[in-house]
Amino acid sequence: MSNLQDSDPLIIKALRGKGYKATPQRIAIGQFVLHNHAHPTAQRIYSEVKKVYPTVSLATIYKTVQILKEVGLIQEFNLEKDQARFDPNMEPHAHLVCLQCKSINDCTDPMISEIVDRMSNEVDFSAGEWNFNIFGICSNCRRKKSICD
Amino acid sequence: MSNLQDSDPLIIKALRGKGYKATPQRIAIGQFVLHNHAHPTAQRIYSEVKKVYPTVSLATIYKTVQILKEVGLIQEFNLEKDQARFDPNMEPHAHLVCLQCKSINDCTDPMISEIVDRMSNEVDFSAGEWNFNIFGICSNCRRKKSICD
DNA sequence: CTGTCTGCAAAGACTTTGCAGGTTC
DNA sequence: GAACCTGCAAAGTCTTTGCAGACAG
Repeated sequence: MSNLQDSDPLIIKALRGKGYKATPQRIAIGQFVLHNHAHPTAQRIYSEVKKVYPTVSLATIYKTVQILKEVGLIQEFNLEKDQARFDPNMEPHAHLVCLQCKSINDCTDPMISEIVDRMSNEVDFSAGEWNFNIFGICSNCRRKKSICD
Repeated sequence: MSNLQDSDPLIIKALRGKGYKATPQRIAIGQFVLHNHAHPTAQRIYSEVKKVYPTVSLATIYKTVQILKEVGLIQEFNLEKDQARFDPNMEPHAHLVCLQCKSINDCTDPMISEIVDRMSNEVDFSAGEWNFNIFGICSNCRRKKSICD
């Protein structure tokens, strides 16, 4: 991953644009999350960033992801009640969550916003953001399973 | 609500059907959640059941909602990361969440399962349950707001 | 009467907060 | 140099667990 630093200017610009300082820790955390589409938890970000920044603390991870949300670089969502997850994909999308391997894949379909609009109109609701999490078994896991049967 | 007790036989049957004892606390908790479509949190269930059962404990609420889920009477879902919510509506449905008054309304549309199927087919995913939470402003709140403007 | 359940208190998991020393701009 | 940030430790919130006395079947 020699191009990890490519996102530095973007992160620095986003931070400074809202008056936040571009510290090495924030950049490292931003880099990791922006390049990670596995929807990491705070713990996971901490473990990974620690490899580069051994002194980083979990408190800094939590403070930083809030800032990265605020400057519009990442989104937060919850699958389980006890753990927040972070997502660099800022486009509206659903999540396909494999109950077996725990993988989470993004999935988009223009129909989703159509349905949101239709349901909202029915009850005169002004819809904004939405979360759409679909639980099941991914193709990899089903393939493995059928071999074992 | 003179017909609250009407659901007793249903709750008792569901509990005993899976080998659970039908205690007064469980019936009271089941009654409250089955008749409450405001998607209460554990705390809310606790506060309400306490009015009828002053000695009930939060631990019993938590243990009981897990059992009610297991016997198929209620569902659990999460809007915010820090609080579970419980729902007696066992049909697949979306939630319209008002960011102003915090109300949560159920909403169904047959198209949703069509989209779930379509997205699943595209990536060979076996979809099961899903959560669809849509955030926005409900009609009541928008009406109030436009009066104030 | 036996196995299960309740309610208390303590523990557990994740997240937030307060603050002294260090860093950014 | 001033304001902000980091990392530690402590606190906070929701939820789970362990256990002695109580209850359902």
